[in-house]
Order: sequence, then structure tokens, then C-alpha cells
Amino acid sequence: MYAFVRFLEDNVCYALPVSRVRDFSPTSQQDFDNQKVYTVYRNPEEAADEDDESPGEWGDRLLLHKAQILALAEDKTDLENSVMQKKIKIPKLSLNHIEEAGEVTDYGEEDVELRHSKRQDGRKQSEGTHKSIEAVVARLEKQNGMSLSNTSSPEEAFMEATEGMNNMDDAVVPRILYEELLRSYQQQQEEMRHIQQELERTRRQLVQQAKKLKEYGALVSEMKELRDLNRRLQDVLLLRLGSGPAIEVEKVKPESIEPEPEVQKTFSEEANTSTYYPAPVPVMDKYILENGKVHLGSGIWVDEEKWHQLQVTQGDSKYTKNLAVMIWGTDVLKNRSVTGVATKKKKDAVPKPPLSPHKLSIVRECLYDRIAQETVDETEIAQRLSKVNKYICEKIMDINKSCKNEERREIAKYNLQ
DNA sequence: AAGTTTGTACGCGCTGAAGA
DNA sequence: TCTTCAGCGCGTACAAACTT
Repeated sequence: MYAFVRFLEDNVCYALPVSRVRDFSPTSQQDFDNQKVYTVYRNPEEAADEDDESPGEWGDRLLLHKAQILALAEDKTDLENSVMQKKIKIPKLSLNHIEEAGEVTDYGEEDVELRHSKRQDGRKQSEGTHKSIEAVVARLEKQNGMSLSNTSSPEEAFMEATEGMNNMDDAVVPRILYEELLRSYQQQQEEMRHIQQELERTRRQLVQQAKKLKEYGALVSEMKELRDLNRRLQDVLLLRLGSGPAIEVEKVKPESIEPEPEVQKTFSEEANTSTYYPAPVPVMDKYILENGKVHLGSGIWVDEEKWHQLQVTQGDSKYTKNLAVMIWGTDVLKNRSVTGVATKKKKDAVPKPPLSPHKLSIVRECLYDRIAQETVDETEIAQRLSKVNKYICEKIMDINKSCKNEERREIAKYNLQ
């Protein structure tokens, strides 16, 4: 009779004569305990074609090994064929048997389906297992160099790593290997975190650099613009000081930026008209002259000639009103109120849109500069400045009054006709 | 709470310059 | 000389803020 056994130490399975199982004399093919650990004589070389010789004949060549009996059969070939054809489920060994056998190896996952072929497969399996472990290690090494985007779980990594092995022989992978895999996976995750942090840092630095570059570009363009304005101002001042006509300026600064057509026209007019400004009025340093316009500040420009006329205007009221017209124009003023508050004289009056507070402050500033030339008394200055809104309000009323008068005249004319 | 002051919008009338 | 019109001052109405 033959027994199909599994050696616990290396999981190798093959058929051998029952005579090689110590203290085992089965009376039938079912007369064995598949959960019990038997002591089996095993040849280290394990020749392929061992006979049913008695243990005594092998003498000292045979060694005792712990094994589990999975099946019994009268004929060795029948046994191997039946094992080849059907899957044999390996039953769990009872604890007592393990203790009895002195085994401490964890075979908790014993409920594994095994496929077995020939007896030689046992040794091949053993070799295969070792090869599989090598393959796992190789995979691990390969994984270390792989993309960091691999976020598979340790279990998945483990399954993947042992896939080839399972396909080969479904062998059990030792816990130590699993733990090694797990450590490796955790290490990879840690590295990935570090690299992601590094990436984030680099990205932030890049954004900051881009911002700085943008600011630098804006500063460069602003500097160019200022340089351009400065050159033009120099040209205008040279003309004002009577240092010669525009031609001379061009001779002096042939490389200077070409003035715009409008500027050129102004220059030529000024050069040909010596009495263009019969009574030159000093323009305060803060007001920039350019292209026949005066910059009052914050991008507000007024006609230069009108500005000079304004400077000789008598009285704060007239000065403020004229300046308001220069800045806003009568068409705008007639449809606005100073502060945007509706009149209280009429109920349900619709408020008119207010004048720009920014422009109002420019008007106040201009008036302040004018008053400051007359007096240093801050109280007087403040008192006179407080009337700016009133003056502008009056101007708006005056404009509306003249408009209404015009309408009345039109209506009267129409009635007469 | 009542009175006062301040700010805003508006109307009206006076004044002086410009034109017919 | 008369008319027109812009500029100006003053008064009124109202609301909000401030003071008593």
C-alpha cells in the first residue's frame, strides 16, 4: 500500500510505501488520520524510483521527518493518477498533533488547494519556492525604482509580489517575507510623502518667482514711461525758457524719443508764435505741463491755456466754479449734485448722481494751493475751503437755471410763431 | 428730549459786463 | 439805453450731528 504524504518542513508532497511511515499499518485505504502528524522515513536525495523496500534495507541513509498523510492507495500509479486528476484539500492539523510533533511553524493558512503532479515535483516545488522568494525580492527591488504614483496597499503589493509564486505552486509565503514587504511598502510611502512635500515647496517657490518677475516687468515699464515723460518735460521746459525753437531741441537731443504728432504741432505753433503767452503765469512745481495740458494730479488733465486764465481769476467762488467746469464740463455738472443727496425741498425727489469725491478733492487741493499763496492763516484757509461744495452746488444751479431760461425762451418763441 | 449747529439743495433777487 | 446773462449773496427747507 502507498501513502500520499506532505512533509511539513518543506511542503513537499509525493507518494511512498506505507512501510516508510513509522508505527503505521493501515487496514484499509481510509485507515489514517489526515489531521495527525506521522513520522516518515525520508531519503535526503529522494530518488525518483524508490521501491517498497523495508526501512531496514535503507539503513542510515533514511532520516525521520514529520509528515501528514493525505491519501492511501494500493497502487502507487493509481494514487498519483488520482492525485493528479483531483484537487486534494489539505486538512488542518490538530493542535495536539502539532504540539506532539513539536512544530511551531505557522500553518494557519493551510486550507489551501494544491495541485500535484509527479513525485519529482516535490523537489521542484522546493526549488520553485526558493525561486519564488527570489522573484519577490527582485520585484521589491524593482518596485523601489518604480513610479511613486503606485499607491497599492501592502496587501495588494504582497499579492502581486507573490502572484508568480502562487501560480507556480501555491506555496505559503513566510510571515517574515510578508513583514519585509510591508516594511518596504511603508518606506516607499514615506519617501513618496517626502517627495510630494518637496514638489509642493518647489511649486510655491515657482509661483513666488513668477510674481516677482511680473512685478519686475511692471517696474521696468513704469521706469521707461517715467524716463519718457522726463525727456518730454525737459524739451518743453527748454522751449519755455526760450532756449530756442524745436529744431534746436532736436539738434541737441537727436536721439530723444520722437514726440507724438499732437506734440509736434504744439511745438511748432509755440516756436512760430512768440506771443503765445503774453503774460506768463508761474505754474507751481507740482503741476506737470505736457502736450498743452496741465496735470492736476491723479490723472486729471486740463487745458493749459484755460489753466493759465484760471490763475488770474479773482475770487474763490469764480475760481472754484470755473475749475469745476474745466474738470467736469457743463453737460456733466447739470445732471449731478455735489454729494448725491436729493433735494429736501421736494418730497420724493430723485437724487442726482454725486460728483466724484476724488475729483472734488483735486478741486479743493487746487484752491488750497491758491489760498496758500495769499495767506498762511490755517483758519482762514479752512474757512474758505469749506465753501467749495457750496460754490460747486451754486454752479450746478446756475447751469440748470440758464438751461431752464433757454427752454423758456424756446417755448416763448414757439408760442409767438 | 429739546435746542443748536452744520451741511446740502434750491430759489430768488441784485449787480455788473457785454451786446443789440 | 435796454436786454441778457453769469456771478454772487442771501434766505429757506430739511436732515443729521452735536450739545445742553
